[in-house]
Amino acid sequence: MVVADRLSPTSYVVLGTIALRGPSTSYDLKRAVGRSIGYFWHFPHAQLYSEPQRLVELGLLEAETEVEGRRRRTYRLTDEGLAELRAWLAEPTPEHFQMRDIAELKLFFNEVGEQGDVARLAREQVAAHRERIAVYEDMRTRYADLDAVAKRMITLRLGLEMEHAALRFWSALLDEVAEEESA
Amino acid sequence: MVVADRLSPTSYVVLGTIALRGPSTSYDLKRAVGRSIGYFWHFPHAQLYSEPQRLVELGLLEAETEVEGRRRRTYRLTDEGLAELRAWLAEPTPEHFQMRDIAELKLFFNEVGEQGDVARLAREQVAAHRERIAVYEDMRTRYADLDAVAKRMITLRLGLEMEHAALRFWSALLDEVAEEESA
DNA sequence: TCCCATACGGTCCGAAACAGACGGTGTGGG
DNA sequence: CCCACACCGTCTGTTTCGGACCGTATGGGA
Repeated sequence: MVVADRLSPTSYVVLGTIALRGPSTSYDLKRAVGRSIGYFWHFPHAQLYSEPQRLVELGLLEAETEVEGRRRRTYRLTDEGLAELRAWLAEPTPEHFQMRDIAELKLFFNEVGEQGDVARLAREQVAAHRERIAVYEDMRTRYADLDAVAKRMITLRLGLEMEHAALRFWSALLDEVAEEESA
Repeated sequence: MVVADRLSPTSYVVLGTIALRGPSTSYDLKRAVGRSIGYFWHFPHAQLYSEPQRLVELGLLEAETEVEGRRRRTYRLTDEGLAELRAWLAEPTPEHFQMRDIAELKLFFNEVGEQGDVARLAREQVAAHRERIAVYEDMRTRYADLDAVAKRMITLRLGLEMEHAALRFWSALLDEVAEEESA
């Protein structure tokens, strides 16, 4: 799917939010975002106006212009849009510095996806965080007795704490989901 | 200090790294960043070339151009640069969605700062995370029995886990630092 | 010896993203 | 009737981003 690489996280926020809420105007999106994922995912409201337009051009949304009163555009998901969103949810999450964020985003929109998506995501995340923890632990032992960098180690500790917390979360989630599936 | 608002996190990464390593070329920065804070703070290497130049213009760095061989520029901190960096470390960390990142950054460079900086930072962070946790808990109880959003709650759980982890870290750090100070 | 692969060191540029100022349009109340 | 204010949206100049691209050394294999 070629459109996919013209899409950014913001695109999926828009698609996902419309998928959850149904047809929406930009302002609706603005408020919805502010009250929900806006808590952990930031972007300037201006993009909530330009992004849907782009998505219309890509055929993932369709716009309907109100004639009476203020001319507001209402966007609704096309079949292609829904397909794209679901494909994204089903697709492996590229490991990356922003990994946590992307994964959170996918998790947030999970209900739009398919059965196994959450489990897959969780498995990936468990693996990724384990790996990261290994890297950090390695750094820690390697520099353990270098006084010069001792002070910097503290950041590492924070990193480890966070990684462990994430790992705990995804592991627990995986367990829950696995149980459900086998039930 | 008027220069301060021409500075971005990236600027402080540059200043801080040079403060820690001593005079450095852009390439040095590139590698140093890659091996240390690059693990949790991303940016494209191109900025490690343009940013120091900007900082020279602002008087926070001075450049020395090697004549023989390849013409590489070595940057060193000026007194103003060090002052600026220390001021930043001492300054309250604006609460923000990116708060965690900024705080991590300050923590990483803490050894350049003054005595009380870490404690102050930790106190701020403890307060900020507590507040955030309160907000999340509030959301949770408020939406607790709305089936419609039940699936979305899962993200909230992740958020809470992470917040708690951060809170634990900063609290522990605060204790340690406080002990040291009173000793 | 010469050539090629690879690491080093750096520049450049088009495309997004960003912050946030700005500007209309309803609407309720004094 | 008019003013204040919340609503809704646009626009713009600056940064940032990713990543393609380009020379220069180096060293090791043919």
